Amino acid sequence: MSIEVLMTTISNVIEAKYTPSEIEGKWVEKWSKEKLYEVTEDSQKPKSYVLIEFPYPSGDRLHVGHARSYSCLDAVARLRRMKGMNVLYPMGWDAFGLPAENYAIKTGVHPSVTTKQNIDHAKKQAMAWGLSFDWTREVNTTDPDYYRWTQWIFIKLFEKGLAYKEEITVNWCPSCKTNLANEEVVDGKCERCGAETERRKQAQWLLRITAYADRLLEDLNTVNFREDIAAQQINWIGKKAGINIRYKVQGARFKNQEIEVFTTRPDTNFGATFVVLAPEHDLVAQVAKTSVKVRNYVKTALDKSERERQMEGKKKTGVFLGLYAINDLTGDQMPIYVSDFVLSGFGTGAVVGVPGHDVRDFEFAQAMKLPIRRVVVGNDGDTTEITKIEQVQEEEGIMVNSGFLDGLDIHEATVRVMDYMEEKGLGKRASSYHLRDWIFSRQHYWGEPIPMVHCSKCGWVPVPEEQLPVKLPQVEKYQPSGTGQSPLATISEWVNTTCPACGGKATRETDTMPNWAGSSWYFLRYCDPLNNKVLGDKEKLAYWLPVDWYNGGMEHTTLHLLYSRFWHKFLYDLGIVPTAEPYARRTSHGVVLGPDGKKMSKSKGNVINPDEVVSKYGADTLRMYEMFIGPFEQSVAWSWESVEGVFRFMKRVWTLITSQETNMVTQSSGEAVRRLHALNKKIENDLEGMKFNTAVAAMMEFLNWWTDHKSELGKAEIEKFVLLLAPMAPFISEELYQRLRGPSDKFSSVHTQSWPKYEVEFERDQEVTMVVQVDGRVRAKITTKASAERTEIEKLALEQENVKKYLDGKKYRVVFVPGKVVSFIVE
RNA sequence: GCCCAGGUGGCGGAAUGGUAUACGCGUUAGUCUCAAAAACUAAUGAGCCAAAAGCUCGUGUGGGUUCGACUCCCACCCUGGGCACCA
Repeated sequence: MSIEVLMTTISNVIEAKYTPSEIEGKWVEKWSKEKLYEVTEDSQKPKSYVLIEFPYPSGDRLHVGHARSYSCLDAVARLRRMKGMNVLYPMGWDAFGLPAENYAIKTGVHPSVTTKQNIDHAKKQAMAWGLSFDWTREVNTTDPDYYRWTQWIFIKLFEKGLAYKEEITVNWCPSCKTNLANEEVVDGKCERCGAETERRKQAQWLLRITAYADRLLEDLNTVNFREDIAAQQINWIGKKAGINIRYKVQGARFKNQEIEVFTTRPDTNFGATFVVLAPEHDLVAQVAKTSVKVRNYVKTALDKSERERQMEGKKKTGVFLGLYAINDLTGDQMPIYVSDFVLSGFGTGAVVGVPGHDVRDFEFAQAMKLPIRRVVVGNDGDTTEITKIEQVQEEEGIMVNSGFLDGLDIHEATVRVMDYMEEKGLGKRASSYHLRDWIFSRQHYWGEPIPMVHCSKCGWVPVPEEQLPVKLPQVEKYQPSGTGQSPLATISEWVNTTCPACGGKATRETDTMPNWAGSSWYFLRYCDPLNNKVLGDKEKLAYWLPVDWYNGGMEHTTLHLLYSRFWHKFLYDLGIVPTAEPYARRTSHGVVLGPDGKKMSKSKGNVINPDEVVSKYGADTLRMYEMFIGPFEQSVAWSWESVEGVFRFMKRVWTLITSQETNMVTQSSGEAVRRLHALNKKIENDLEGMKFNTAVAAMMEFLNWWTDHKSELGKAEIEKFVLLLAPMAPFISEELYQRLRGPSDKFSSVHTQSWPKYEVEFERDQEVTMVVQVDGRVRAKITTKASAERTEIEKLALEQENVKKYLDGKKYRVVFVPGKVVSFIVE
């Protein structure tokens, strides 16, 4: 033992100093032994399902960002438990993923080994932080007993026609050697490794999430998501209402064909002068057979990576196909082009060009020297020929040169022309979506095997339910082959199997599922984690669902959140889950930035290790600091000085409550009772309202008052103060509570006590400071009872010197706001 | 370009129509100490003033509504996040 440690130990004994390391560990063990946070269905109690996003157990351990959201929601879970609710606050591991696989590629250590080590460590961290998880419900997505059901859901999707395999152009990451979902490509680069993605044609499994687009959109109205989360989902689904218009094609070999275009602006159709098709369009392929020019253009366009397309900017290129489409409104022949600015995945992959009223069409018309017609006059009143891009009238205006639409506002005209087209059979109202089907195949080892078998006679056949799970086999090399096949393809004894349908020779699917699979339904498994008959018992699911409060990162808004809503709705349709939506309320936390205000990263050297905070200041300080750091939904920079501030608070609480002087007080003053009452209400409202920072501030404020009025708080009120502290700082409050209670045979934790109730009558007796204003300026302050009469208060206000001075015999009128202000307005 | 969030002391922030700057940090002074640290006490938006009292100004900018605006309305500027050749 060093001298320093010895000195500290001695002084602790003498002064009974606050030493978190001496109290926290012992309570973790005690709570676990007492099964304090274990929960079962109880129809007598109102349930509350509080959920945080389960982490990926990485080698970097849980970081201060995890600590922030887990601590805050833990305070909510603890508060609700004390309020008598049956609270489910579970934890698990989203453990399939690249880091473990990459580590395996480098070292040959099986990912399950690394994963287990990481989970063990992270679990120790979570326990040390005093998080009240029910560990008997822990789930792990890489556990075959878990992914058996992930595979089972996939088979159900397949059976309902919502999973299908198709040759598509995919985003290929040459570094990760796998394809990526559209959502995983950011700025033409791989979201994970940053390598530029390439385009490849490959057969892939897709999930038909687009079949649920409308419901995913509409049901947002039935849940309480933070507004920007809902807005982002709406944007991502990107529903646009319009019309599909059919045009007859004119040209030697294509006489009987038609082209269908999607547009949201059929009102401008009298101004249409050309049609443009995406390079992937069928008609383009037909023309390409005989036209070298078209063939070359299509080839170049399809070879371009996402990145190259962006580099080229918005410069318009294209080739005339030598064909025309007939505009039924005008009888005009419109030349048909192919151009890569038209996307095959949106609408019908074909657009009608109205260069006067769409900037992209204008640019294309200029590049191809096509005619430009004005059919709308905007608010600027400009009726001249459109020759400059600034003149393109898109947003509003009145129809001109448009036959029966002339004189109508564009919005009325849109409805009128759609009715007309539908009546004449020229088109049909339709919607188009930004949302695409979910590319579900990955060529990695460390993921759930897709439980499908391919038979040359029967096609794709699902593995029979009783043979699930299809376990991940051992491989020699974890490295993806690079040919577009996962490492599983090299194990011929695993790949070669028999067809479950006909018994003939067949091969297994060797692709695995993406990361998002296991996390799309984990919250269901928490309700019944050990069930080996079904994914979850119906009654248990009915008891716990929906999740009452789900908190997670903003980065999961368009991926995980949408995917899991989709799976949940699918399971709802199968009658497996009781609710159409999984999450009743969704919030998200801000990122904890480094002390320099930048995102934490190893390369910047600004990473804060939560374990270091715990060993230096204790878990209670870590928790309360992370609550106090700033508004929960906002990103905030780490500040060691503020950690010190919170630690000072903990020390002051400790010293005050353990001191002899404080414990001599037998009777609380009225003011103390009233203040504590107000605090009680504030903590409850702030925690439920996600205002963790002001909840901590209120505790501090009360402590400041108490420090100045040490003789005013008796034992009952001190105990109440400790109860109010318990959800936020579980360790110190347990320790102090037990000390206040004194020795007892039967252990009764502070965390199983009832939350104090606040009563309205306290508010009536409350003293309030009212402001006296003259002409809107504060001239005096008076203190009265909240229940005082208006006339009495006004009289008091008029007696104030500084008020008299300004009124001075003048005529005035009075505005009176009870409890707040008396305002004199000189006439 | 479109959608969302935000702009308040030296710093993190509080206040959603009624005392702007709660709470924390920092700074200054003091107590304790041989000294320092810790702890405790006090002060701390700016200006006028020796000081106090008092007055004036002050929440990104410019207008408006109101007895009264950080808060509501209109226009604009800036920062962060999301989407983006989506017809």
